[in-house]
Amino acid sequence: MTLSTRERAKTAIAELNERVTDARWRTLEALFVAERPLSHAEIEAGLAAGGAIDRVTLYRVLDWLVGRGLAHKIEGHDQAWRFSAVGNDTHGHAHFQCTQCNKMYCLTAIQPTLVLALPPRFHFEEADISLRGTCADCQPR
Amino acid sequence: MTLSTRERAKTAIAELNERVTDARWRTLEALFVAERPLSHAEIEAGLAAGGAIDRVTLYRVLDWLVGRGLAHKIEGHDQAWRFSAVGNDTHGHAHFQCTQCNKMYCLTAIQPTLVLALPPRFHFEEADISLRGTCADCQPR
DNA sequence: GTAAGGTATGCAACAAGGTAACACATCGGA
DNA sequence: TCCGATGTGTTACCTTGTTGCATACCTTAC
Ligand SMILES: [Mn+2]
Ligand SMILES: [Mn+2]
Ligand SMILES: [Zn+2]
Ligand SMILES: [Zn+2]
Repeated sequence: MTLSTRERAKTAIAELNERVTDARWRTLEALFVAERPLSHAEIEAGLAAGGAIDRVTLYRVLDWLVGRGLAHKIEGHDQAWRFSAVGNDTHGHAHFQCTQCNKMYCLTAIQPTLVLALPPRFHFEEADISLRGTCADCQPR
Repeated sequence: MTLSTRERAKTAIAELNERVTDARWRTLEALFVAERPLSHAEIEAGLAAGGAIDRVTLYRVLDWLVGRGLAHKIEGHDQAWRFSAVGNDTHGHAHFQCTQCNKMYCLTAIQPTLVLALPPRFHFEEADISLRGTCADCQPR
């Protein structure tokens, strides 16, 4: 049988032997349900219906989820971070952000490989590939 | 004979038949002199010696330079834009930002080529490749 | 069950980057 | 020299994100 997103969220947290608080599972569920990486503001808006989570708590929960490996944190072109559930969004792909509506999308079709040279004594940690343009929703006609 | 960075800045603006104001040529000169993309704050600090330019004016001038094709605007991992003179920084390369000191560097050695597929009705405009790690200045020992 | 400690939350205040509104200055052409 | 367009300075504001601190909540030990 298949678990609800709610149960998936709760068990994902419980499996880490961490406290399954409302703020945590509700936030994680929001990311499971989302079909694209969401900003703090988008998540807050989405959660508002079932009772708002405090702004600061949400920032803290999001960072906690990232720290626990349950979520990814991706840069947006509008200077706001996006978050996605790790289940939905396995690392290694590029992201696309619409310059009209600012929505972000994962480009999972192709896994790009980068060939780059760093100057001496530079140490690599992470790389991001991000594209901009207009999304399907924002095309004229 | 070779022009001073000051003259280069002034003529670059004049060649566009635009007004060569102090704020403009001083800002552009600051970018010419810089050996890496600078944040608004870094530019402001650099200009302070020769008489401060108003914060808002500097934001406007930077966007103006970008709009005129004289500067590039690059995202930082610290939610602040970086600016570089187009003369110094021809497009098409990746950028590296140090997670310790937040300085940004251009990786001009290799010109990466991306192979990516967009979903239907998405329109591509621009792509960025950005790396993170620690720079030579920030290595232990 | 209760006490005690750690952990999570809420609230207020703050900081930084960036923008909007509007008045004033400056320029360049008629 | 006048006028309209463009550029600048000041203030006030917005958004994103953080810090400090008091309170609430669990969990475990007794
Ligand atoms: Mn993704
Ligand atoms: Mn560059
Ligand atoms: Zn769009
Ligand atoms: Zn560094």
